[in-house]
Amino acid sequence: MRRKRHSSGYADPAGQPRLRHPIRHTTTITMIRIGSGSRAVWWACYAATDAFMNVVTRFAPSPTGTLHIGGARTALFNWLYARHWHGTFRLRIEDTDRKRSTQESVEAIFDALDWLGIDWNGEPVFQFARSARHQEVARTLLESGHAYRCYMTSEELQHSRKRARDEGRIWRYDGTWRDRDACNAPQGVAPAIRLKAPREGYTVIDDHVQGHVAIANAELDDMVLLRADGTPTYMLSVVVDDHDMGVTHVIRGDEHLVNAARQSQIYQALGWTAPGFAHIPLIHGADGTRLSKRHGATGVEHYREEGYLADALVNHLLRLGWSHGDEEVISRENAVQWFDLPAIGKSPARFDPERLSTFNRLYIRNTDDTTLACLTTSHVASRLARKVDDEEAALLVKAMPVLKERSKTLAELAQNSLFLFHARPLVIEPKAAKVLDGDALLRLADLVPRLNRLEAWDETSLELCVRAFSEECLISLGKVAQPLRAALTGSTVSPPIFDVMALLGRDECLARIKDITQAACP
RNA sequence: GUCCCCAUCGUCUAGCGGCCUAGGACAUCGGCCUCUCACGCCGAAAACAGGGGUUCGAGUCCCCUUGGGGACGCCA
Repeated sequence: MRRKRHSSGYADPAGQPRLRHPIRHTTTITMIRIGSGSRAVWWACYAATDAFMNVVTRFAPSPTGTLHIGGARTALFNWLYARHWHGTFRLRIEDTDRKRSTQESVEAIFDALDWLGIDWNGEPVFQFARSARHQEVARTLLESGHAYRCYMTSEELQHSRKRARDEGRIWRYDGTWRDRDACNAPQGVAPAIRLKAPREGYTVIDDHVQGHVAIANAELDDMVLLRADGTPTYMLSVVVDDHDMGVTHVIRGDEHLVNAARQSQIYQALGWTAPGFAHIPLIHGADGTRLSKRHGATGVEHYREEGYLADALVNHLLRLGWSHGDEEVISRENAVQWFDLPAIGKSPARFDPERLSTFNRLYIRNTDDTTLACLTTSHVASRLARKVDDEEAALLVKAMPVLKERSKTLAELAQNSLFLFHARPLVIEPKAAKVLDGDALLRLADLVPRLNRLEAWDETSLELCVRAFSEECLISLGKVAQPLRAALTGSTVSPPIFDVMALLGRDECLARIKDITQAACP
């Protein structure tokens, strides 16, 4: 079993082999000795045969915008982990921020996940709908003495914070109401409920990625569980929901690492077992800072619109922070088979659009022509500002083999296919017009009768014919090919010219050439 | 500021104490192929942040420094 970069590996009684396993939180492992004496080999067997089915992961976005690259990777890792262990992957919409949450965002996130091929088990959980349950848990905590009412008003809090800032201290709630009797409560102030967190010692997270992380409890103050208006805070909601949803592994961005310690305190107060944590490093922009709007497009939908393939994005995201030896191009099947937590890197990766392009080019090349043409049609239509008819769609499929080698995105693919559909007479680009000088036009005119006489209109016959022509004229093939390209596509860049001619067909080709030669000498 | 995390080519990474004269991929630069563009093929340049330990031996383990990132809400 692969194991790397971990300080929290498990050694068996003999010291090896070492074993790291995701189910350690949920299952007991039985060690079986094979052989005897000092050469005995220990094998780990799982006590329960359904141990592998136990994994439950979740992706928990806030619906305050579309799905961004970082979120997509978090979702992917959770999905992969669940699928790898034949577990369950769930979706939870953290919509408790009523001001910023929108239904459009919820839809956008669903769409983006759908597009990426990340499917979830069961119905999504909406966090806001569960606030009664969160409140109930807070009351339990109050009753068990693990939480208390805090009557400090937000004004008092603000003053306290300001004073701390002015004195150059970092502010923490000082626990004013921690042990104060409720009979001291001021009139007319609704209390917030705070966790009575341990003040001494350390809270330890055994993170699957970050390893053993200890945070001094002195660093963590008594966090608010229920606001003065009775609504639950994120910290409480997450813990309750993860617990109720049976989540076994929380894989999320490492901006939550310290939160894990806080949440772990809530788990302890509740007497619940905390899930395994895996805090993955954030994705950074090209300048090494956290990916944000100013790094350009960060929304998944942008890449979709630009004509990136979901599989390519997934592959790229997968390789950001996770590796499997030297493997670069990894199919979904292999990703599911290979994915595991130990291979996640600890250092943040930068999002390199260039690399995504490379993956996309590769995935485009490996996609079959019909599928690719279907995906491209909408891009073509929008460029043409009209519908693409069946005949044109069929032509697009036929052209795919020569088109897909030359495009990094579907958008580019569409752009490169446009010469097939443009109405005559073609608009000739300036560079192409330069190619069509007097000599070139004369040659094109000379070539026309030969093309007319051709029996078969296919690449081979066309190439034979045009090559023979150039040899007879004692000129290089390029001297004929480039003018042909200019006349037939209006551009100096296109797929191989004989492919172009074959695709366009004899009538269209001759007509386009005629447009040019006649325009030059009417 | 306090706490936490991180550190191998420009970028993504391999590396789990001897297989490392540090490997792969993208990007870059040459060359070949060639009707343009692209593909493909061949080749080049390119990294263990610095300093101390530990060890027979350190990219790999420990410490410090430096640099980067993150968290410090009655946001999520």
